[in-house]
Amino acid sequence: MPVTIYDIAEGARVSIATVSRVFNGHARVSDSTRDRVLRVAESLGYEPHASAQSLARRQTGLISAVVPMMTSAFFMEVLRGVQDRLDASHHDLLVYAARTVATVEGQLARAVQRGRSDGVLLVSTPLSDQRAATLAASGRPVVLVDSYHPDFDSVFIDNRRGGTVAVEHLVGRGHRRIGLLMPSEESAPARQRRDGYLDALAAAGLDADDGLMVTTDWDHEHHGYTRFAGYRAMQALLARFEGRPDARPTAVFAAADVMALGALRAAGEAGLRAPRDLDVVGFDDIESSTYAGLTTLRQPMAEMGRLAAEKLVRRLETPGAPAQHTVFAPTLVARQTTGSPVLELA
Amino acid sequence: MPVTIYDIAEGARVSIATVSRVFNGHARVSDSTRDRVLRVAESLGYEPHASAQSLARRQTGLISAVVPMMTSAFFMEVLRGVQDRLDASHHDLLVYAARTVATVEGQLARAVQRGRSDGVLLVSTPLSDQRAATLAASGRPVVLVDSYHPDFDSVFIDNRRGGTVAVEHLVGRGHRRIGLLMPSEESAPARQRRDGYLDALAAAGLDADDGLMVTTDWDHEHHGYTRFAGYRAMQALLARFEGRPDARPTAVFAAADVMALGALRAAGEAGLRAPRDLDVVGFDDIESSTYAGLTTLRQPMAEMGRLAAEKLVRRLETPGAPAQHTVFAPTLVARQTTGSPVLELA
DNA sequence: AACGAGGATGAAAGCGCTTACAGGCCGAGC
DNA sequence: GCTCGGCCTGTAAGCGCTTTCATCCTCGTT
Repeated sequence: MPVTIYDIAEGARVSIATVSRVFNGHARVSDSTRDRVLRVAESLGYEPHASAQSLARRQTGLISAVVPMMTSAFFMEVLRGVQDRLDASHHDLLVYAARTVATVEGQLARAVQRGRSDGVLLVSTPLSDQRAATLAASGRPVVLVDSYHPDFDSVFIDNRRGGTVAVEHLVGRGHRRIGLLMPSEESAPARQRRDGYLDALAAAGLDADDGLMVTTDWDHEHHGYTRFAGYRAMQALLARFEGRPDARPTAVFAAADVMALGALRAAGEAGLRAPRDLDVVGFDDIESSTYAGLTTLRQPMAEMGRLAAEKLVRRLETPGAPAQHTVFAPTLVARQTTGSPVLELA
Repeated sequence: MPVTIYDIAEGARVSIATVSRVFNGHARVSDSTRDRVLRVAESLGYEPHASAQSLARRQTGLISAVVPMMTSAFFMEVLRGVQDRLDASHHDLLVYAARTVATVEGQLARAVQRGRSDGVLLVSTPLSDQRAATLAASGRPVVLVDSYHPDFDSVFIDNRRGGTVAVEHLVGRGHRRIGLLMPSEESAPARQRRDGYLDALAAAGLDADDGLMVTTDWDHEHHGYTRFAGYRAMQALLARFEGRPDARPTAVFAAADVMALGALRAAGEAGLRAPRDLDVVGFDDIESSTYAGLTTLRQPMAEMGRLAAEKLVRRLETPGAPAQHTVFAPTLVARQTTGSPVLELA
């Protein structure tokens, strides 16, 4: 029923090798045979069998992308960039989206299975040294996005710098008591953003105050990168100052937009509106932030995805090249939550 | 270097057939040999070769999802549902995201290639009879999401009903002049939503007025499903009533949330705020709508994805079953743009 | 003690394609 | 006229795994 190269070979009175040659370009085939083969293939509706080609060629034409949770706008943007680049080089995209950070390991394992894909993009997932060793040993090309390991190509953002810029912006608006909303302590980017926050405080001659920082206890399975976690974190922060509103932070830096969005909600319920009663700055610049009027630090997500795919494709062609790292600088996008009246149309 | 079943066979002093049996469960193998094989495999770090398995088993364990543009929040939600379901049955997801509606054909062609995947989910893409015939002939299982064709399983929403509910809501709020913002005429769901709009007008004893309806001229490559298209459509609508504000529509139904969001922007620039000067209702309930306070008709996107994947998986097991169609009812979510003060935390 | 039933295992034939390697053929060079 | 060098094309050996079919044992029966 399905037509194979044998059928074509028979129809065109040539060997299967010749048919294969015709379809693979390389190798010289006389014009007459080529035409004949093509004609027969056309009339039979031939289409090569992907699995068979993968097996024989020892490459699949597939790239897998491993991301923690499909839910996140951040990952979607990254994947969009990846797609863009992959389309250009005739690679198809296999998406391994975990439900929680804990299940990423499992997805990664599937993604790197022999014969599954030619390379993998690992997004927002720190690589333990042990896992790194396993990966390196497997020899499969890997590019890290939004995380870093010396042995693998990577594309990430200067989180620390971003934290600093966020706080500088707030300090510039006159704030002295600036709160910090952190997702899980386990998130390296979040820790770096906090470091940036601390840097800026120090530079401004302000004391770091533990009473102004809260790390969420919620949604640990997503490392706290959820609206609800932000909502709860903000509630917790506000609760600390019940009865003494004068000591309350006048601004808050949330280490992720989703958290900031939840925080805005919590603040709203407590009767606090940004920027009237409180300034808020997030991090990422996901699409919803535009509508929420959230000031934030923009990560060029799609661009990062595109570059990561680019690096991966290059590495497929040139294995063994030393690892290269690219770091992007986040840019401040001032919106209503820090007093900017700007409306945009993304 | 890579370890194959031959290596294990040799190490465990059995034939490759036995090794294969051990890994595939079925077929009886004595406990002692099984242990031996497993032990050797373990120590050698064996992992089956996906392409080889695909070729021999004549199935890939992959499902492809074809969607027009990765950009859209709608598709991402659908995919999330798909992922959820697929994880459960050990299938991996191949994503074919087109850049524009015009390139969907090409992506579909790749998705259905022999040996590429076991089945395909085609999202928001109407099937021409010719394409339908080709697909049917290929015998590859297909499930349609957000579109309909009698010959294939499908999951979609009652767009017409949604349009009606939207307008009923507006009529209920006292509106008599209700505008309509349409993406491309080529979008079947959009046309159905318009039909619903017309139904409701008629039921309310209101005349349908072409002067109140505008179909966007922009972003045709995305069938008008963009913020910018909504922005322009709204501008065009408002322009028609320049100089005679009393004749202006007091409410607008945009056939897609993205359009509604752009429309809100255009209205804002014209000094019109919802719901003060104008009510707005969208369709879809994408995430940003929550933040924009947009009243809309919610589609259970993830649920639709999940069900579609479910149908596809079932069909893999039971080919030849007659096509089944499932239609969901959209639900009205009243928010600020039609006067509801509700704040939510998704 | 002979026989049959089953269970465990191996041999081998694919799955559909790629790719050395080896001819075969033909014109050019001497 | 003969040889040599190229160009085409065919032969055949995989790629790594699954799966029938046949074979060989081991017991339980009678």
